[in-house]
Amino acid sequence: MPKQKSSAASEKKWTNLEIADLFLRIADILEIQGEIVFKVIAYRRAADAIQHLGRDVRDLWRGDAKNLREIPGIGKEIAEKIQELITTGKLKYYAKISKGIPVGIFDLLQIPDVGPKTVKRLWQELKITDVAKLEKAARAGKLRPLKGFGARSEEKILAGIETARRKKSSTRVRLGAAYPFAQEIVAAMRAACGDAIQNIEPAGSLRRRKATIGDLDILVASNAPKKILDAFTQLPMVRDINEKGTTKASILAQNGLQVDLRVLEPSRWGSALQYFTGSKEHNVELRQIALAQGLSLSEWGFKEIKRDKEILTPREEDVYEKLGLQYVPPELREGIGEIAAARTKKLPRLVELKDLKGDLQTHSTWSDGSFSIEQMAEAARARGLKYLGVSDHSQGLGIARGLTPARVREQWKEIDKLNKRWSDFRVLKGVELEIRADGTLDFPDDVLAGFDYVLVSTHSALKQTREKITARVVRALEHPLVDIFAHPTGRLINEREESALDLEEVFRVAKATGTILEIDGAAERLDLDDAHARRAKEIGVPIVIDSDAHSPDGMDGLFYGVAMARRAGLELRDVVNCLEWEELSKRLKRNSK
DNA sequence: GCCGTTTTCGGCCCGACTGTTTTCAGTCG
Repeated sequence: MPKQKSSAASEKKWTNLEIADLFLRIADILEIQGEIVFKVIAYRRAADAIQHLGRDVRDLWRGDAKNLREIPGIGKEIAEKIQELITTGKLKYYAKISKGIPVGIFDLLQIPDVGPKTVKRLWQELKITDVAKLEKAARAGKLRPLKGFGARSEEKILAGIETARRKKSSTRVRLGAAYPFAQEIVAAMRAACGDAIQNIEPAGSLRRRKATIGDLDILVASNAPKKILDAFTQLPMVRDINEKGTTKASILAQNGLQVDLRVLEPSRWGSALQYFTGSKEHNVELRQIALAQGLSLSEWGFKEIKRDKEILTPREEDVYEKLGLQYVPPELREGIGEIAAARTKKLPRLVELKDLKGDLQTHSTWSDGSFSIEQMAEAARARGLKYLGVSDHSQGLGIARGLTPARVREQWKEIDKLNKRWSDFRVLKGVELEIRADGTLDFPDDVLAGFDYVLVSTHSALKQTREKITARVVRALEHPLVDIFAHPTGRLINEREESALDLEEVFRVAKATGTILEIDGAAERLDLDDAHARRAKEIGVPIVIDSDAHSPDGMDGLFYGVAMARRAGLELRDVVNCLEWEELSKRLKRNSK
């Protein structure tokens, strides 16, 4: 949580994430104080916008608060507050409104079913200012005298406290884990309900393919809602039932994920799928457009407000069509300008998995992979790829059994031999070359020249300062035999933060030198992420989508990598491995003169 | 606090579920 630093640290450089956190905190305070909800929403919207900016807010600011107002959701007031944070490191407004608010109050808001109104009453009527006090009071039956509270409320709050504690210790689930789990639930529901299910699909942030998922939303079209909900709450993966009504139920799964399921009549499928896919921001914008046309839009469908007449939309496409919009692919529905683009029919034609012709980051038993080059190649062929780049680690990464130049030459012999086998498929000689801590490369130039392509990355000294790691990477990217920079930020989802690398500078250098940047689709990486990849496209940096597979199954990474690319608005022409190898090869820095 | 194919003022999305209620408030998504 954000903390205002003392004057000694007033030069503190606020990151986007920290600024966003501070605005969320402000929104919480305003909400507890009973400020009009729209002001609260404005701060949350601003926080969200800053968090998903994809570049340092300072780069946009450039010394003038007005520049910040280009960001949708940021107006005069908030722009000036951001400027104050950048220039002074502090925010007077926050100091003012947070005065006298016990810090424990914010933890109370994390408890399910405890919202701002409840928090305010607990605080003012019972002097409860933190979770420990609330737990004690609930156990002692001291909440029930409050108007609107009863014994059940106390139980619910105690259960909520437990849930909040569990949630705090766990984190959002990676797309790479949530996606297969959702498929598992869908299969189990189909098995249990058979023909009663007309349609079933995971919606929510999973359908939008966010890198991490908070909970699962599953949508079912059926005329037998009771049967569906009964089956759902009895699935083997259910640990607890949170709620169960006539159209929806919510469960906690054994793996800790919350799963919500909604049932609707098939005639309402389109509006329901649209609604439950979100995002909330996207939906709010759609409803505003509907209102302007005299229509009310909900998960149940459209309603003509004047005549109170329902208009149903069986297909999701119908919803957008009715509003005069181009169909917006789920991955773009984040309320960050896609609706304006859909109005003018200017949405990008997003890259698809089937557009990929090859994979340029994979590993074999030569370094830390678990399968032979032959096995990996056959797996790639089975997935319809035309080429597979084998990019085992270089010697500097000892832990991954990195290759010496001598072993590299042996590996080349094996690849040459394998390549005699196919006329429609090719194994490429690649390498994942260490950029050492001092910016030098792990192989001499004469070795680098022998590869079909060279991919560089950092695995050590990831905690270097921004200046140091940026200079180190830039030096590598300027090397004429370096073609691709892999998993640029080095983040591991839920495990390791991004390095301090100045991506804006890296994008600039990549564009200037013709170096390709990677979207690494490995479940734990997804690096570049969607926001960074979007920015890279804006600058004009070529992108490659790789799986970073260490096994045939690992090639699923291409699917997740494409997901990030689609969220970034990337098209076929932005992604170099949509090219046949002959074409791609000509574009490589080493081959272009 | 933000924003503008009705608006620089006056709007700002809509509905389900729960618990404690005899008609609704709070919370959530």
